[in-house]
Amino acid sequence: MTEQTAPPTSAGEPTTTRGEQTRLLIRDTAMRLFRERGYAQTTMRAIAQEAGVAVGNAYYYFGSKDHLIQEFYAQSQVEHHAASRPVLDREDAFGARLAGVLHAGIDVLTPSHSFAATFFKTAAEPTSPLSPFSAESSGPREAAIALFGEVLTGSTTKVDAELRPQLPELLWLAYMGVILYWVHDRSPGQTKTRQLIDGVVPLIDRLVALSRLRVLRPVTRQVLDLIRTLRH
Amino acid sequence: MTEQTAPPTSAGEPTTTRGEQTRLLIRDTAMRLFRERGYAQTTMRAIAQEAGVAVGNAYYYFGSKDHLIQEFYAQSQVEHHAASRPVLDREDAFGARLAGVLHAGIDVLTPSHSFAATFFKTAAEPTSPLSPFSAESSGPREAAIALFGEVLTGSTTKVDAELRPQLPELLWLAYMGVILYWVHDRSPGQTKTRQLIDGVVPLIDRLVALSRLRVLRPVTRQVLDLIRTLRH
DNA sequence: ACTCGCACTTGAACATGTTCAAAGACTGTC
DNA sequence: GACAGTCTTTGAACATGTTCAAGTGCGAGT
Repeated sequence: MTEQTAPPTSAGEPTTTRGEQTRLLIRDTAMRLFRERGYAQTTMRAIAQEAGVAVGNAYYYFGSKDHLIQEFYAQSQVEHHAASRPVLDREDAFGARLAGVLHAGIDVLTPSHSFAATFFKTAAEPTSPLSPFSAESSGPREAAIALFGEVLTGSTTKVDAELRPQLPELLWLAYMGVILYWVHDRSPGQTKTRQLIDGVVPLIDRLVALSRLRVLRPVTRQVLDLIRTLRH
Repeated sequence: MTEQTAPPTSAGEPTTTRGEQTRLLIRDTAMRLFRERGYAQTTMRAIAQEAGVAVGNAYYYFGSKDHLIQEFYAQSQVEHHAASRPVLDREDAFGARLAGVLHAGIDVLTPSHSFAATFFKTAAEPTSPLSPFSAESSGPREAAIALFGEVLTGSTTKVDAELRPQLPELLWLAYMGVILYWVHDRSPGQTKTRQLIDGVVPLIDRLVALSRLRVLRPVTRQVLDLIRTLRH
């Protein structure tokens, strides 16, 4: 169905095959127009015209308008990783690391809030390849989960042995929740989302610490069993 | 922008004003086609043709194709209320009541799983009037929250005084979470969602009970303060 | 130099959600 | 019963995402 002729370059652009430049041109033009006019207001015709190519050409590189969104995700993910580096290198307390990475994620997304919000709906559709849970998104998802794995491995906090392997994914899930809130956040500068992060991180921190207590073991196990059951 | 000439009848259809029958005809035809073919595969032209009216006529009653979804919500909400009645009349333990109402909600939605899933994305868009958080949805939302209020008022369980007023909304939020999981649930008959409900209700139950303990008061308050801050 | 194959490009044609000016139908008024 | 006003209905026209058959041009093989 979708053309997959040109595999996306993983990091920089070292070997530009023939059409690779066109691909990048279209992608960047689209991103610019999305930012300038919003997603819905940016027509494929406008993207093509602005990029100086034919409409069909855009479809040669991107299966649909939605696929341009995926490009945005991928880009954001890489930026998120980069933006998290300083905190991860500096902090060693679990809470500080987690807060840092969550804030970094929102930092990266903030300039796009107005238009990102309008198209995050596409991600909510289960059948869409753009869903963060879909097989097609497994690449970026794994990368994101790995980032939260790093939050954990670099931290000094002790974590319950049974909880530990599940935790990165759970933290990523919490991050998805933060983004869901952020998308709906109408407060100026999305300050509410910042408050959410600052409020919720200590709770998670405390919860993780408590999970090691003998008295709470049954509860911890109960929760973990449930999660294991629920995920595919 | 949108025509609001004919206010929707709240419960039955006692006084059918002139065009009311047409409205119902179009609505029911749309629901049937959604169920038969799915949301995306059902064109406005098909709805109009099948209902025996002109395309523009459908737009006279429903501002957009998406607005037909809202009709579905409203309908489901009423059914959910009705389906919850038996449990609420029978049970008096908090956990049993909550589980009953959650299961009832999924019961009502189950026949529509295949097509409901594909359009729940519209609800995820913050700017959409279809968002469960939007002002336009406040009617159904209030009704739904009231339903969870009833879960609480009819129960024998003691609840922390500070938590009590917030709890119905929190339970509704949890219900939204269950639906989000349900939408993505690919297990046959969505049995995983049932497991989610059965697994999560005891946890909520225990949490609510624990909230009254003096030792946990600070945490309870902290959580409640955060929630108060976060909601508009 | 020629030509063959394939990556790339084109733009008209198509499908479908949405709009709108005009026409039709009903209700109350005189 | 004619008239005015409003509610309802119509269908053609429009906007935009998407498809596709037909080109275009570059590089390899001869």
